[in-house]
Amino acid sequence: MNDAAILNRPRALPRKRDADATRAAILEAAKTHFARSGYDRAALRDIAAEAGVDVALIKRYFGGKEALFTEALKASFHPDRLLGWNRQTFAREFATTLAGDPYANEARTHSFQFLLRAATSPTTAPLLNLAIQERFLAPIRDWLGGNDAPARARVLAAIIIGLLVERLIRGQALAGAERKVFIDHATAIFEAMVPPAP
Amino acid sequence: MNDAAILNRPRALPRKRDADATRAAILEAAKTHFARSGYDRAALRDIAAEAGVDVALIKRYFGGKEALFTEALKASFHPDRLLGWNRQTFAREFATTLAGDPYANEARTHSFQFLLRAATSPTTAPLLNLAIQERFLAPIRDWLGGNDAPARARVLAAIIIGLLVERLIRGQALAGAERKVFIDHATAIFEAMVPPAP
DNA sequence: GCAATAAGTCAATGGCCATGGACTTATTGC
DNA sequence: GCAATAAGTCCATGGCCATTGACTTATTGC
Repeated sequence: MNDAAILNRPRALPRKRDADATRAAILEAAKTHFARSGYDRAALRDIAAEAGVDVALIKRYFGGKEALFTEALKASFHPDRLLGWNRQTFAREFATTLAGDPYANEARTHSFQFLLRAATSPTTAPLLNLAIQERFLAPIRDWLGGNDAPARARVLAAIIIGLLVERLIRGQALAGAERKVFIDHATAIFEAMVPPAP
Repeated sequence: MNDAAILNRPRALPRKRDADATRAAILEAAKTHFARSGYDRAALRDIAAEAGVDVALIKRYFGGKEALFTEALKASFHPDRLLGWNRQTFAREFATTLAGDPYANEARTHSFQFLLRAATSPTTAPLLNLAIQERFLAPIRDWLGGNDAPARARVLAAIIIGLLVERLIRGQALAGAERKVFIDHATAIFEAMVPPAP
């Protein structure tokens, strides 16, 4: 599907035997695939192929598909990332990313997409609704700070989710004037939700 | 899975032969299943079983899984609801609704879940893209009016979707101060997106 | 009542995929 | 260098599912 990603993969010869490295490679490929395709449509074969290893190694290192998913989920969601947002530049940067291609591999939105897919997959949803509250809403709340942070975090989180979904539905980057207006509006809303001073 | 639904189904004996009725029964079952399980995990066998018919009839009446999905999507998406919005009161009214109980209106929640699942499945996203453009984005765009309506409609639609998702994840009505702040912020955002004069 | 047609059934097919175990090859300790 | 062990490969199996076409049964027009 994504040929470039596969071709660009650093596959130097038969590869040194290194358990940790291959495990990490599998995990990385899994993160990408699960985020892009969701649990059901992500095939272990493809994940293994992209990692440059045999499928059987997934079983060896992770046990099975579900276990791999769980692990990838944990690995792909670092609350730290949320905390790193720069109050000054965050609004426009994020708005610009959201106007772009949903399948561009941008680390920050990637993990959100992962969560979003997981949250709306019936297999994993029940577990995840709680996880979202804890790992998504809570960090945003802390990051925002202030008295009415809980409610503001809800609204901000909702807006982020909504824009992610819109981008997913859209399927491609915006362009021209539409892109500009979109970014301006989204930026304005983010700025309104995030007070500049901590 | 949902035994009650299957048992309660009005399956009166071998059933009279009635093309329209069975077609409708299949469509109804499809709506339920796609909403509950998403495109990938919904099995035509199960849908047929719940409708009390043979799987082959799905092919006869709809052509295939994707066509059935598209049809079910159209059937569970009524755009009329959008057009009645009052420019003056819309913002606060809608914000208040969004602060409330997601399950207050069973039918709407159900059809929204359908849409959401469709949006986040890579298979159906392209199909949904078209439907959304025509039935959701276009009406909002017309309703908004103005030069930059297309882009503004995107942002507004995204925010609405996001707030609906948030409500779904939240699972219950907000209360007290949190409710108040939530409504105020959401209202402000809506008002900023919707110019008061036509 | 009888053919014609539409409605509904059945069983087979083939694709896709996760899983699992038997097998081979490299590395590492000695 | 040589065994022992870990890393990696190959292939078979079985489950699940959409799709299909040939078959059977009810209805309807005459």
